[in-house]
Amino acid sequence: MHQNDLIIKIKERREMLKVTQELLAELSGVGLRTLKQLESGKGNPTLLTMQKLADVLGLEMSLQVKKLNETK
Amino acid sequence: MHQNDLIIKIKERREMLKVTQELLAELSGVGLRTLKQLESGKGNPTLLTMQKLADVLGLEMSLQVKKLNETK
DNA sequence: TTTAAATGTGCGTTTTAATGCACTTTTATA
DNA sequence: TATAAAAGTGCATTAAAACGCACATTTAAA
Repeated sequence: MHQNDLIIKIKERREMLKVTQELLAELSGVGLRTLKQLESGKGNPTLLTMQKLADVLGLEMSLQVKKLNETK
Repeated sequence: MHQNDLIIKIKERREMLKVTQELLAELSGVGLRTLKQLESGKGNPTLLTMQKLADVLGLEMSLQVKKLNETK
């Protein structure tokens, strides 16, 4: 999963849950400006920022050994 | 997976592959100082830094919906 | 045990993430 | 379509990530 895909996942999950950026920002402790920036495709968040957002959204980050030639 | 766990996974994977910090730094384009800092448990890397390291190590980052009560 | 390789750390600099505020644009709904 | 809510953006500031260099510490091999 590419870096941007992770951010897209955050956005999709937030929308699926019908949560606004403002509420997610409040609940997660991430600044609203930061969240807006990320979701609009700009920036390179830190792990901590991602973790805070993921936590609130019921998502989990993981690192796994890549499978070879998956769908390739 | 907690934030630190991700970094631990990077370190474990590097060691399993018998790659030195110096070589991983070169191959990934991440500064050696940065890698040393991360692996010694300090710092809060950006997604881009994680991605660069994961790529070289054959690891993949992902965000998944958290399962409830897993082993809890 | 010696000694070289690998890893960890202090210091200083540059770049950039995180943030707030105010304003614009877009979206959705009454 | 008015208009209010939600999302996006410019500007400026602060904190911290990324980095190199030099040196200390630890680990592993001769």
